[in-house]
Amino acid sequence: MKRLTLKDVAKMAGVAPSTVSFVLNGKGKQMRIRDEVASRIMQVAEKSGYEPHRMAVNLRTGQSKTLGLIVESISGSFFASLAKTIETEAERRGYNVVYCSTENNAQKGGELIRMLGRQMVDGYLITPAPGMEKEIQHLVQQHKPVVLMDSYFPAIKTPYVLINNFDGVQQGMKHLIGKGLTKIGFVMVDVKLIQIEERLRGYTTALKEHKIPVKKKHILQLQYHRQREDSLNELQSFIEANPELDAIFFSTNYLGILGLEVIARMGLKMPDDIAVLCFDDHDIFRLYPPGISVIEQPIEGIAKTAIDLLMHQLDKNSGPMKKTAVEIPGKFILRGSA
Amino acid sequence: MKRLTLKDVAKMAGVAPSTVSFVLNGKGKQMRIRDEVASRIMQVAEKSGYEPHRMAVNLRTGQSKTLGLIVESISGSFFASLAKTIETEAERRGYNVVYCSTENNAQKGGELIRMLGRQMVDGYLITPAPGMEKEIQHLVQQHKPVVLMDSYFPAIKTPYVLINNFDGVQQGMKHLIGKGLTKIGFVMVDVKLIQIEERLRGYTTALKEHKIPVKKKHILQLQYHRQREDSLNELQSFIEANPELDAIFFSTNYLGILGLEVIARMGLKMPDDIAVLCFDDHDIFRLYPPGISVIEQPIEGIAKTAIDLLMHQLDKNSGPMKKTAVEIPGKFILRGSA
DNA sequence: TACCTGTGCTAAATCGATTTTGTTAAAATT
DNA sequence: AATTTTAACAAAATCGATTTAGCACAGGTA
Repeated sequence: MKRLTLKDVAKMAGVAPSTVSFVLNGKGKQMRIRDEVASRIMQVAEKSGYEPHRMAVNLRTGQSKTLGLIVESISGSFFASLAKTIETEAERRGYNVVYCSTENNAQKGGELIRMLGRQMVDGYLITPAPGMEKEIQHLVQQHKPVVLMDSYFPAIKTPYVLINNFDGVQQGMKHLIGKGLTKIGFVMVDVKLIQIEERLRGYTTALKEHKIPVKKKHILQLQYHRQREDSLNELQSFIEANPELDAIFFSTNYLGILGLEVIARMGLKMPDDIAVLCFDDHDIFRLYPPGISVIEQPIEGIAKTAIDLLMHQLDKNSGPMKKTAVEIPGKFILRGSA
Repeated sequence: MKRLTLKDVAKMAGVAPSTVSFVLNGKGKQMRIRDEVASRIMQVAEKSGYEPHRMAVNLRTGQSKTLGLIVESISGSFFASLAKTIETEAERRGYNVVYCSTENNAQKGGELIRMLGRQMVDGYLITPAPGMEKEIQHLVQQHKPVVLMDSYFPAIKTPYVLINNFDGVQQGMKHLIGKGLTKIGFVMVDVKLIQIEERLRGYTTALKEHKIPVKKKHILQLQYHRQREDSLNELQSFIEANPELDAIFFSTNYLGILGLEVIARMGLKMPDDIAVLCFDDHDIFRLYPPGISVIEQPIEGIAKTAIDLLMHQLDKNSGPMKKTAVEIPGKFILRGSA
């Protein structure tokens, strides 16, 4: 029971292999194959269940019809939703996706990109981590199609799509301030990523706009790579050192989860002892009493836009980009914690 | 800046392409290539950074060096851990992995398998869902390498690996009974899957062994496809209808999470009002106060064993399987809820 | 009549590897 | 000295498609 090849189909239809190829690839008209012959070929191909050999096509055309998706962590709901949407969108367009996670391993990013290169992906979808800038730059210089998601490097000229971080934080801050809360803490990580900076800018701007003084000691910058326990302790010290705080804004869901643990440990009650707001939703936040209010990322929108941008690059005959930088607004979800 | 081909390397080394191929594939000795020439070729290949063209290799050898991993849901921590381990293990062996999720779509399973077939994966790792039996049977009959994980179909003769469900539940039940709890409820879904039945058997057996009567009304079978809200209500009715219950055993983490929500809604306190135990861990269970005790799946062990079993099938020259059915014990993790 | 121009397809080159078969010179054997 | 073996590699076939170039024939034109 061997594989059915194009040659077999040709023999069955009584024509040359090239003719079959033309017809099956929709170039029948262009190659002046008679409709009669064309439809015969189609029928034969259909009922014999012929499927072209992927590898052969790839080898000949030089296109693998595969996209590489590189994310920080393959766990995590952000990736899950992202992957789901991207996979279905890609499939709709005849592409499939290979996933890779850097797993917060700074120098693993580069390896991954090279590995994908070896596997000849046609394009890259990347959520950039701090250590990957050089490798990404390299790809872009080689004119490989690349779209960044969730963050970007100002120095790299390639399309990106992400949530409007500034606006998202603003939405949340306005809610807090609207409830009369003014002593608002902000917890962030110390990595130099544009989205983190934007979130901080959202925080300070919102305060300033409402004439609330920005106090440095209300901003906690946790180190990125730390023992979980160390981070918890630092967070607890921060809250204890600022007993006047009536709300805390966590700038990532990872931080928010740490926050929940500390708040539980300290026996504080949300939202009365302290209101909590978090950037980026998480399964836990829906469930954890009294429900954690969040800024939800428009993941589906990000994924769809990213694929669009990537496909645009893959289409050689499509004009230049109109928009190369897309920001999609996030959605404020009110739950019990703020 | 074109791709470096084997021919280029050959030219640079002053030999024929075939010679290069032999050397790079470790067949130099066998083909009696002089060490001198071989090492020259190696050097050239090394410093020119030559990488063989995957598709060309695949076409020629007929092996895609790709495994297909089919899971129920690409979200979910089970998949996340599974995928991570499988990917690294596969990579270690020179394989890469494409993922697919059936997303609880009964008839999507078949399509997926066909889709992977088209892409010519060398082998399949599958967590079987109810609707996929026929397609899997088909694969096995075609002598495609297949390993099932997490569950299996008794009728299909292909290796599988999963947690020892019976024993896992027993561990949990013994703990509950050891604490003097005897009115223990059991919540399950009504799908006919072997692992669910095994868990139920663990429950009833544990009760019988301790001379505790098994009451039908203490067992709730939720319908698989239901609106989330409906399931919540049914669960709540179940608890209200059995106020004597002092513990509930949830047979999957999805059910456990629903349980948490209902218990919170009803204002019950764990573990005093009701003790809770769940099969299969989840991020939330670590965090959710007071911590939910669980039977943890040995996911890493499952993944590693599965890959081993699959690789064994892929090795044509390896003897027949010794063990084709593997059960790995789960681990009881005590937290605050029971 | 000799010369184009389309039509409708087929033959052959190509992609980049692997693998089988050939080739040549030196060494070994008869 | 003639023949066989062996070492050491080169040449060519192959995997299964796509694509370019080519070929035969009918009809139209100079």
